[in-house]
Amino acid sequence: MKKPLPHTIYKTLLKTFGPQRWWPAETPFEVIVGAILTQSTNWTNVEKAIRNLKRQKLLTLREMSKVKSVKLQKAIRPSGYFRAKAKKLKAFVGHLQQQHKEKLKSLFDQPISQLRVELLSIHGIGPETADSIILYAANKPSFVVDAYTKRIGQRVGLFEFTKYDQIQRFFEDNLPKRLKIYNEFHALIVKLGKDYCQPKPRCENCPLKVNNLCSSPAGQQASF
DNA sequence: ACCCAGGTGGCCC
DNA sequence: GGGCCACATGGG
Repeated sequence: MKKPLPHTIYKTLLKTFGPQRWWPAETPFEVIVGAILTQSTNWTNVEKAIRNLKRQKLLTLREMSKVKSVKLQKAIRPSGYFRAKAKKLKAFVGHLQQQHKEKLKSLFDQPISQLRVELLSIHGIGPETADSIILYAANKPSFVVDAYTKRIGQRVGLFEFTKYDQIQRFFEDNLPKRLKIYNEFHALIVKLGKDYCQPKPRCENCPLKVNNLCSSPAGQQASF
């Protein structure tokens, strides 16, 4: 089968599923909190945690900085890893307080590469969380790679490498560097992943299969 | 009773 | 640089 192009896949997904309008949040700060809370966790659990934070008026830089860790832990408990994640949230707001006078604008007003390095220096922020923050909170084009992106890309036959930076480079090199495309594409990949590309594949009605853009599971779906 | 979710950091070799 | 493991809740 011919190797599909990222942009072809993007157009197919957009036509099939329609615009996803990510990130589901009301403010940039809420995007950041959600990005940390959703690490290896179902989004519905994150929604419960976010609701708790809102009800307790903790979903602001100032309040999250002041609140006791144990109280923060209890609020975000439904999102799992609640002690680890409370520490990560504290690390982020602490960094912003000390380095940027609590101003997100100050953090975001710098080149993408510089911003990314700074985010990665904060405890609990790895490459995917950093890129999610850059893309969906700062609104700058940095392609997000998650577990679905890797799995789908490999099953479809787009690439075989596995390292985050390689996969990100692949998409950025093969797509117009546009905020709108990076934003929608990642959201569409998550939608496709949830519906059809779990560890146990459900390829029957997958739009990529229907449109002849995927060769899985023709014998290669064994391991990832 | 499993299996898994929009990862990351800390160890070990 | 790669391979494990802890971190934890809730839904299928």
